[in-house]
Amino acid sequence: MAGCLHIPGPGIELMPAQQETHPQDQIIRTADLNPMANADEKPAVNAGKGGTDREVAREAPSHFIRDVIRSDLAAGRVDKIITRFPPEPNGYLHIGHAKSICLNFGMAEEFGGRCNLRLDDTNPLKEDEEYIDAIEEDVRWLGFDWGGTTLYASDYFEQLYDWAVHLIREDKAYVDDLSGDEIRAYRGTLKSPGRNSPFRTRIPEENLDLFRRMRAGDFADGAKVLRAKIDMSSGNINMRDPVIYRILRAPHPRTGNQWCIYPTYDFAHGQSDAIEGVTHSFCTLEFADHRPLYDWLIANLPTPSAPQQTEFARLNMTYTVLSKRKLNQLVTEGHVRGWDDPRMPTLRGMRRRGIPAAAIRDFANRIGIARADSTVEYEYLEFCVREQLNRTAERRMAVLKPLKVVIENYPEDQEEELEAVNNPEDAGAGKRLVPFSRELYIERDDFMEAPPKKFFRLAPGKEVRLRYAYYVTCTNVVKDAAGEICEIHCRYDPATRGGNSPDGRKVKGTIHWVSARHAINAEIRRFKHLFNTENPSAADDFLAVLNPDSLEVIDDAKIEPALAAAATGEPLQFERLGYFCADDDGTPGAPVFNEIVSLKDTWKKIQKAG
RNA sequence: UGGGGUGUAGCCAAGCGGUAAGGCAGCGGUUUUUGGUACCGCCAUGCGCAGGUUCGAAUCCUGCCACCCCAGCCA
Repeated sequence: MAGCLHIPGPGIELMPAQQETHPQDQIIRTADLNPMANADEKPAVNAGKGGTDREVAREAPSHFIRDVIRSDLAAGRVDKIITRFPPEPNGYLHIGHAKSICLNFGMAEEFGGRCNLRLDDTNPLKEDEEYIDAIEEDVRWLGFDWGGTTLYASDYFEQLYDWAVHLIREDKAYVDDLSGDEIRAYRGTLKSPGRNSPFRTRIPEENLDLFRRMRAGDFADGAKVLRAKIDMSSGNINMRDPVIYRILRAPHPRTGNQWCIYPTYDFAHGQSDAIEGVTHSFCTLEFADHRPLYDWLIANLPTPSAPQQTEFARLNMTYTVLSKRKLNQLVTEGHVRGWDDPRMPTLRGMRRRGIPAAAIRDFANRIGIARADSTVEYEYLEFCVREQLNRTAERRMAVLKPLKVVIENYPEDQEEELEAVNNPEDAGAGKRLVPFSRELYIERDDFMEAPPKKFFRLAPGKEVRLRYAYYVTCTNVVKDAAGEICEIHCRYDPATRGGNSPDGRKVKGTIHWVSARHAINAEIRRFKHLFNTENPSAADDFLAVLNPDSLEVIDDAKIEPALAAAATGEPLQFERLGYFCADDDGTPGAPVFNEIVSLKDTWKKIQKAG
């Protein structure tokens, strides 16, 4: 029985240490099992990474998982590590998953091992094909490569069934006729032990027959389950005869109607790890209580290897939620525009927002791995995004809240093109020409009629530099009937072309601008936190704490002509404002830009303080 | 005395008996044609609390306290 595996393929040797610690009558060589194994093995991790994602080499922060791997390698318990990222295809990946993905793929890469992408598809009621493609796409986008073959727990259903039979034969599993409610009642409570099911003493022959008939479809959904026979009085509830198979008549995304019984997570996960030769099975803290069961199953089954489970704390972030249920609710109830809404903490949302994968990887590395519950400030992610984008994003000029400026002494019919640096952090990014003319737009915030002491932008009688262009001095302010400033007049100094004055006179402020005649009108979407409290999950109703102003749409922004060529998703810095990228919602004539993250704004801070 | 886990600065996090790394945030300054970037400096006599062991304790021992997870035929 133990040898009837159906997955062919040459591959790696079973580690000696694993053979020792895992005696069994018939050893199945990993070589016969591992569908990922190739004769010419090469590390598949990260093969797709690179391109424009420049990453700063940083000394790897020490963390306990790295220590575990190092010591296993040093002691010869393993000679090559294999990890896996095992999502259930029942939702879209988010920044919390990114932490796990970066850990699993990152460790494999760092130690010359391999990381599998395996979908834990053991519950057809909750899973859907649409998620499978999305998960693959998101992992790939994050920059990781699992060698092209996606693995599925459902690939192992036949083997898992055989192992269940093995347990029954050994009198370590039994078919239970108790109802769900009864099972719960018999399980006891957190503080009191459970009682044995009246069906616990069924003999193996009867269990075997019943289990075969469960598979054959002789019983209704829920009528019977298969349970591991462990200890109903254990302090660990997972060990109180856990259900390992249930009857479920639901079409499975991959196996269709082939099965009407499905293994539970506990019966599938560790064994799937073992089949794949996974050496280190990393999961989040809430599974720590399952580890004794994980180990019990590996110890009582003739698995080809004995993986080790290690838990770490999951990611929490301020001002957002990371639970599938809540995220799903935001989408289905229309609080956001979809799974890829730029405000969502999903990988698709972040991608659409323009956040580079490299920034997310950097973030995952910086926050570290530990066992203490923690909540990372959203600002930390923003720092990583700015850090990445400052080095890579080309600069452009755009005016979000336009104020018309007329340069009185600049001829009406004249225009010229001025040279602008694309990225001061990257000489290789080159230069571009920006059109200049008599009428411009500047940012409303860059003009004040009665400026405070430290305001060094434009004000009556004050001189500033128009970036890459000229020094201008404000001569007049034009107001409408309501007293609103609608236009300001300036005089420019022709000698300061390019932004330097031959007489060496200095100017304190430099502001950005767009030529009115050449400007393109654009829609700009700016984002704030989705929630207005740090910990929305702590609220009685997380929806009550939604930030109604998380999306701000500006429909009359003025952008420089070069921006017409911006590719969707390409991050650009709008000078002095922040990083933005074109959204697919835009059309050639009517571009739409998403704000990725603002630039740090010291002036705003000074204003607040003053 | 259910079981499992965790407490180091506002946040994340090293530290593993030899006298508290680093990053984020914050504060002060230098440079600057982005109030951006870069650079410099400051920021825990203190490691949940109380005892104990030791020449020496965040690290070892004892006892408390606080927080998180577990009673799905979810993962």
